[in-house]
Amino acid sequence: MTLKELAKALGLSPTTVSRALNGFPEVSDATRRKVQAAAEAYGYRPNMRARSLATGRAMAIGHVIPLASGHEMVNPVFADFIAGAGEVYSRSGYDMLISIVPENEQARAYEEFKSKGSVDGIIVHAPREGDRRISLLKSVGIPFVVHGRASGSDENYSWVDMNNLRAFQRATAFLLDLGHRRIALVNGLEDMDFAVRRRAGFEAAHDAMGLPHFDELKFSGEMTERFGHERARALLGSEDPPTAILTSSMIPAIGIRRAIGEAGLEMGRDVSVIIHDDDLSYLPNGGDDPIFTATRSSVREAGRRAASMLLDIISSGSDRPRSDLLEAELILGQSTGPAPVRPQITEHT
Amino acid sequence: MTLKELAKALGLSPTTVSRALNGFPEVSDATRRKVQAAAEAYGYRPNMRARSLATGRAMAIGHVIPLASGHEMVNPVFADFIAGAGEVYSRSGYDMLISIVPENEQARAYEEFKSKGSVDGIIVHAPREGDRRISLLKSVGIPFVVHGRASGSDENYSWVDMNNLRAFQRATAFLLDLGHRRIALVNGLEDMDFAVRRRAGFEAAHDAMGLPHFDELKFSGEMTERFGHERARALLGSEDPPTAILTSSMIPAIGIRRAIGEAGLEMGRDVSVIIHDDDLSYLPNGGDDPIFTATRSSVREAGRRAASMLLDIISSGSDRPRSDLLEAELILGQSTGPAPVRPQITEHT
DNA sequence: ACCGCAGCCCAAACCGCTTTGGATGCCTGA
DNA sequence: TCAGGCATCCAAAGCGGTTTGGGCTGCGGT
Repeated sequence: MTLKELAKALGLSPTTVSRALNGFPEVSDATRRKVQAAAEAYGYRPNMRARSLATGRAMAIGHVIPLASGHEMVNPVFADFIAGAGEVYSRSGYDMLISIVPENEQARAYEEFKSKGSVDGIIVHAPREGDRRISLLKSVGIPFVVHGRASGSDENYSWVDMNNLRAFQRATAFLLDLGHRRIALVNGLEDMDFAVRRRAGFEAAHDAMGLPHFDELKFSGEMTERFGHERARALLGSEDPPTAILTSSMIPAIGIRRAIGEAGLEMGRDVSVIIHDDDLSYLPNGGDDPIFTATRSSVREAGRRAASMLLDIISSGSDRPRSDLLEAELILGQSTGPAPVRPQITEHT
Repeated sequence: MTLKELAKALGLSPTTVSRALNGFPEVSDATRRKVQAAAEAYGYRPNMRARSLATGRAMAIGHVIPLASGHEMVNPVFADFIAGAGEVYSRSGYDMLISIVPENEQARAYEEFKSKGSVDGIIVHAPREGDRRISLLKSVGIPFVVHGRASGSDENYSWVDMNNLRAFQRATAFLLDLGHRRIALVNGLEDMDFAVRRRAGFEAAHDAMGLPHFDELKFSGEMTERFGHERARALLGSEDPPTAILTSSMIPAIGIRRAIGEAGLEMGRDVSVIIHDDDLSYLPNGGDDPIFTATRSSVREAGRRAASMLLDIISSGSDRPRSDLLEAELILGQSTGPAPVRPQITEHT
């Protein structure tokens, strides 16, 4: 059923039918009601392709999620972020276009989105330090919102981010207050912006208390279960093991917990662990009493925020950059406790 | 840059330019080369909306992923499945449209996809037993491929599935061969088709050996870490605990492992565990020596298969249903061992 | 010399919708 | 009574491509 057919069936012109359905004032109430009833009855729905061609608006948002070259991994946090964004889109009648493109083809992907006219805006995922995509997108001239920030780039652009620095600073300070002095950082890949900020927070907390931090306790890698396990195993088996571990996500934390168990230690007593918890739906951090002490910030909420910001930008037409900084809450779990009294501690304090 | 502009710049008609770029034979080689060079130089890319309107093909595939009503969860296996499908789409110039819609709005979503003309085909996720979506999609008349099957529906349709029954039958038989007689099943939600088949496999293996299976050891729920933990904790604390646990995914298995540790038991010695491993990129089941004994089948590969099957169906235009049944491999890990000798065992054999 | 046929190219219609620029009829006010 | 205004509706021109149905050359065959 096309608009033309509907119009013929009603004995009206396509113009009037279109206006009636789209709420224009130049049509009488009686006619409008008749048209709406007929549209409902015939199950008429406008063809989006034709509509977008005519209006120039695609009614779709593109998500370009990068495929780290080499290791072809899609981070599970995307699932939750996208779920959040999807909620917003569907409420506003937008579609969500996803393309998973290798790191080195990102530029082409954006230009294609623009020139093919398939989206009205773009969400940029996983920005790196000084990410070139941002200036690229600005030059392409398509509205976009970055999930995260790119420290190096001094251009101003719209973003939604979690306060990574502050979260990790608080978590670290909390551990230091508990008496921990050798704290390991099992971080995400440090060419990712969020990981850089987290590390900075980790170091800032030490600096604020005039305490040293140790390079040999800082690690960076893809945030898999295996990575957490390997690092923790190596750390706990080392000569001067840390008394606490701070890690970037639930997933490596699971590996860390496994390694702690294998070493015959108890988490929270022998080794304290703090994680950042993205509040993933399938990996909840316990319920009433959380397993891990954590800095928590829902990535799903971030998805919602980013999506509505983008839709706002598109509908307002303004290009004034906006930003939204989410604060993580520090929640207490069973994985932290006072630093165990061990000879090493005196050596290092 | 539109086709018309390009044509003007070249001193040719839009017709010729279009044909040159789309490889039609009615254009001389010299002209074609000239056109291609110019298109390249100007960075011309056809507007997809206009092209789809003219050709009637959207060059996009829709993925409708259901949001279980109540608990708003997006299963992390989608991330990997979609990554696999995305690979195939991008190789063929297709876009991927994702909409996350609540269970009760699925019907509307499909009809919209069809009438709005935004996709050429649909991938159906997470079919339930006797899923009504299948007959609905057939009546809507849009090509689709189901990831999984819907036992109840006797219509024939195209699907890609893992042999859930066989996988769980083998895993169960393996445990029975090791002497386990009280085996718990921590299954996914049993209104999901895959979970039904897995349970059937579990029971079939018992039946084949003439052994009883126990209803009080069978559980069904959303496959979260928490679910695995709760169930395992209850089971291990019960009067007559199982000596082995078979579970549906890596994620509850993590909770199960946690519960085993908390109970002061050792996995593989006191309690054996077998999981189904979807080979998620961020949750690898160990490397050279797997943590869990598992039935493994890559969900990413399933995504690739489903996508290419759908593209095939679309391009061939045939509506002969196809199917692809993937077999899981049984891989040996550290989580299984012979049934511990306990008084209970003699009571039950 | 003339016809027929490739080979190459173009004008115009069309896809299904929106939107501009009237047209029509009726009502109001001078 | 008639111009002006308002409320409704419509024809037609796009949007940016594809595709149909020719038109014009130049060549080989008779």
